[in-house]
Amino acid sequence: MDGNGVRGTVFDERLQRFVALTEGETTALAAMDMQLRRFRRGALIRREHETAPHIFILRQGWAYGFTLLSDGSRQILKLYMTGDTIGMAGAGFALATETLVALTDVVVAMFDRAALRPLFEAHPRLAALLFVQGEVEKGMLTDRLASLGRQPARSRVAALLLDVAIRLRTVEPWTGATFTLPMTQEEIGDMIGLTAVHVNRMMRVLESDGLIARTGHKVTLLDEARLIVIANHVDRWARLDIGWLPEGR
Amino acid sequence: MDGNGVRGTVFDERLQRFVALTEGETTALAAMDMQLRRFRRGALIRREHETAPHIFILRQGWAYGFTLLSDGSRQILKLYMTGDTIGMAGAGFALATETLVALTDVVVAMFDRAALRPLFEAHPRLAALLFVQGEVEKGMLTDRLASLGRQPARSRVAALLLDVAIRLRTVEPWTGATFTLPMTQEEIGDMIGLTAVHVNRMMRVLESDGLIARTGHKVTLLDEARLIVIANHVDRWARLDIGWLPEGR
DNA sequence: CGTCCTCTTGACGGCTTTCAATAAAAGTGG
DNA sequence: CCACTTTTATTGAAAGCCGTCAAGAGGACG
Repeated sequence: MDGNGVRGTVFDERLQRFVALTEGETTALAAMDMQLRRFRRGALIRREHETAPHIFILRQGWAYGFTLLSDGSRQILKLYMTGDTIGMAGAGFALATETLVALTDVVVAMFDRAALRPLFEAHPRLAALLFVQGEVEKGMLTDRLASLGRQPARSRVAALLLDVAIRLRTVEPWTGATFTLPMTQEEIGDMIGLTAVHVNRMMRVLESDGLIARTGHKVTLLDEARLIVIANHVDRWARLDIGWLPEGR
Repeated sequence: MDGNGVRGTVFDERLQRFVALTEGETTALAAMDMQLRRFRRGALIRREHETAPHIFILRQGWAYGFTLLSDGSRQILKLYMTGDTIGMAGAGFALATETLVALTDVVVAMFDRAALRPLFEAHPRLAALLFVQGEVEKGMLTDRLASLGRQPARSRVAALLLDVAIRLRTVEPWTGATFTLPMTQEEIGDMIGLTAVHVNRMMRVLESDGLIARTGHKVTLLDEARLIVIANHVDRWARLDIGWLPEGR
């Protein structure tokens, strides 16, 4: 599935567009003890509050992480797609901060968080890349915060669809306006703070507004420019600037 | 204002409870070129989308960062208190991701993001601490996401009050149940996705429920245990575990 | 001492949820 | 591949939470 040997290893490959890894870095990444594991669609990968010594790289498929609230409702915290790093919170916490579920059949590579140590010690630029990756994720979280806090339901649905499409394009560059969204409307609702019923209504509104089309779980963005306005979308990746990084070793 | 020479320098001092910095680390931090700057209450510290080469340490006072949406509404992304790091997103982005405003009179220390480079190169454990700090902040953001997505207004207000009280205690350990919240109800609303009017109503509900008391901007948490339940609060700091860190140099 | 900002309260309206029922799709066992 | 079961999507009606609008009171600030 790749050409450069490290794609989807530890770093979002989008970051690798900005730096060419050295042989030393590539070797260090390749040397990490990765354990491959498969999960079926719907399978529970890890439960919240379990001990969480492992960090995952999603090699294939989709997954999501959620947290349960005391009233039984749940909030999906992040949607993971091929190449994403999962559970880096384990670098700071001993217990899992979210429950992980496979959205499609999935292949993950796991490594113990202790493997981060030699990386930080010998490869400052890789450490910095991990750090930057974290900052970008914080940016995406604050975008969602603004969406949940200040946007109406239709905008939130639009934002989710756009986000998925755009992220998908970095994984599968041939993705155009049409893609498959392997989530139920209930899961979409749990992601953007709505009920399944209202997600359904908003999708049909977007549809009748001529903004999207749907067939099963296939979605087509008919007017991406207008969706971007409605969703108040910002493309964080277009604004990356990591000129300060250390030299690669 | 401090005793150990590095407090409030680059790292959330809460992290420093878990590691004793070496002399080399302390020296490296002290050697950073920090520029002190003062702002008056209400002053604009930095505007969103401006070039943002600097990272700040809030040395004194409170501030917040917000983003404006296209409809003119705003979302406060984070509330900063003494000791907090501000604008670490600059490590990944050239342009500021939020507008910064001083909530009280404020003293900040600024340094260029380029100063991170020698830190990462020579002090892997400091790099790792920065990384962990970022992960903890991601955790706090996901907590707020769950709050905005899945909790009613009263719970969100309770969550904000609790969060402030608990964070304040790490800065001013003598803080008990009573503290001063230097925000208007409109700012509170912009933080938790409500209108000022509804914030007001919810505060009075909490008050008449015997959960809090208020006098001006002084708030007293009368029943913290019950507030924790209502807010679905988790104390992230109690669950820290950073046993994997590299040795200090 | 006047002006502006913030807090407070009531009435009303709208967006979203809840409840309920049916259709459509997906999964299961034979 | 079919019959059956379960999940998911869809739609309508009603209720509720929160927003909007408006007005007055209380404070902060110059």
